[in-house]
Amino acid sequence: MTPSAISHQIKALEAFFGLELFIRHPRRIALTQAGEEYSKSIQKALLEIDRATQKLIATHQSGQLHLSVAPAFLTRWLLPRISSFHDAFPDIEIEISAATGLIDFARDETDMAVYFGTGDWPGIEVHLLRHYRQVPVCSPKMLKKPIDNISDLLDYTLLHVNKRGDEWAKWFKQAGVKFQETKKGMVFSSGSLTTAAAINGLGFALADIGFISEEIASGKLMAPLDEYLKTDKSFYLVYQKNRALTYSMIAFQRWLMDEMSWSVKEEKAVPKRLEPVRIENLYQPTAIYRQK
Amino acid sequence: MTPSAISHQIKALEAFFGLELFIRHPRRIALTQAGEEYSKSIQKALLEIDRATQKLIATHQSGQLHLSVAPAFLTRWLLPRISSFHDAFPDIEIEISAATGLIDFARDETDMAVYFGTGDWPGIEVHLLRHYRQVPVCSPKMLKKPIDNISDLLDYTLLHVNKRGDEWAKWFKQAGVKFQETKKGMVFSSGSLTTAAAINGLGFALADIGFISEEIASGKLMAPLDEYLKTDKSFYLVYQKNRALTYSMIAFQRWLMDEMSWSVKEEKAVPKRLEPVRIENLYQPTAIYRQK
DNA sequence: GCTATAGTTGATTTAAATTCATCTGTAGAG
DNA sequence: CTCTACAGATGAATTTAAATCAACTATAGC
Repeated sequence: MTPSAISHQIKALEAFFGLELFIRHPRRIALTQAGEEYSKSIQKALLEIDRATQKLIATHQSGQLHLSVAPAFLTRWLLPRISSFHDAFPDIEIEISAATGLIDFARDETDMAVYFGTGDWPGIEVHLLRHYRQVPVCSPKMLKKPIDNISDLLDYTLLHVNKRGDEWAKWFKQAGVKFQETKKGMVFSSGSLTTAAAINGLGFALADIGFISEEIASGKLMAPLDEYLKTDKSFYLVYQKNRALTYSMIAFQRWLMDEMSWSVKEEKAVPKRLEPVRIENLYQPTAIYRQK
Repeated sequence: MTPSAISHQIKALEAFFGLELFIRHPRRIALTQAGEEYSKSIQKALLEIDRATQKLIATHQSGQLHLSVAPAFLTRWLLPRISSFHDAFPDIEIEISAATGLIDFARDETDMAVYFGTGDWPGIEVHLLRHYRQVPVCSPKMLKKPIDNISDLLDYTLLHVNKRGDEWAKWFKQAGVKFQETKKGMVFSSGSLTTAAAINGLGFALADIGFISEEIASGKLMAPLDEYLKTDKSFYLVYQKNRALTYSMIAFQRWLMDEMSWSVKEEKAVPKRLEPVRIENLYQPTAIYRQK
């Protein structure tokens, strides 16, 4: 809402009435007598509409929250942290379902969803949570000697995800190292399986840095290199456009965004130190949901 | 405002609140409890806005009416009839100016204008008054013998308007008669001069049928042929878009439209009978301005 | 006499509202 | 019991309104 928009609207209103609602002084404007009176009546009426709207929103606030979350995000990020939200808002009843497809918010009960993709979904409200960035991880037990430079990786088995066969090639290309797979790689059907394989010392997997903080903290995995694959996909919080947000939705959005900002800071420290800071120690609820 | 538009708006509002405002029955809809309550509050507020708006419009109703009218329309059509308007609305103070150019309604005092042209003026409210249609006219004294068919015209001098040299050619083309001017024509600088020349027996002029009813009634002119030149230009009543019409503007518009419809009916009878009916005898004020 | 800023303006872009064409289901007629 | 006509819904396309952008004006305060 720019000053220009307001100026245009005032001008149109004055043209409609054929009279001046404002007196133009060089660097300020003041209401005319007519404008003053009209403003008072209109404000009263708008307040009435606002009250009725607020009331209607408030009366059907159920304290329920229906979420639909991308599976990987749900199991690796949200579930480990959701108790923090539940502690902050014990009166909000959460119902979470895992889903990969798009939600038809007009028909579905779902209030909010976490999507994974490029963010180009028309007709819905989209908020970026975090980029999906991959880093090579392995079991510390597997390393024969420290990884000093990127080409050292080629001495190990690389774990691939079926249908995402070019991820390693992209990663090497971005790292500026010629990729010529020497050892025969292994292929799995999902990202969670390659990660599991890496934990079991089968080789290097590409894992999203935010999804393995626990394994790194417990020493099951390590990320010896500080080189991310910047994918064009990300995780997004989405919900129906132009809908009145319930108290529960506002609370969840704020909590999620806040939690995410800490989570992202934490990730940035991971690759070098290999020791993620426990979330519990860092989390500070904002004023918005501290109150409850 | 189609039912479709309302359906879309209701749907959007329900999506905004996340609840149903209407119960859908097969062939009718009814408000829900929530919808009923909301509707009541909103209607009250809208009524408040409407009252304030009506009041603001009413309080600056001056009873003045500033008109800007195309010169030919003003002198040949409006002025002979304006007393009828003044009689019907004696408390409306009229100020008329003749002007050919476009009005900047945002800055000008002019409330309404009569434009002559093709009707493609963006950003203003445009109402067609009547098409500009030309018919050949001459002085009854000049005719040597009755005009039976179109080609008989070529025996007479044709009176042209400077800068509109192709009017006669267009007229003959539309009439389906090959146009080969035999006598040398005469050229004048405006339509009113060619009409004056025709009255004085100099030849045939092309005149708008609505502008010569008085001359035809008094026998100064006659229109022996029933063939109009359908031009792409017309007279339009125009005013600023999206402006609140004052009482005076509504009164004038209704009077003008009504007067015009009688005037047009009358014209259609002219070419054959050559005796226009007096306007005064036909005019019936509509309920809208009969009251005052 | 500068400089920064409130407000304006016209062109352009963006978003919202409306219409169009089509469909669905049933109430009421025959 | 079927058939027709109509209220309402729907998705795509169109039209209209609103917001932004970029550029400008005039002056208040330094």
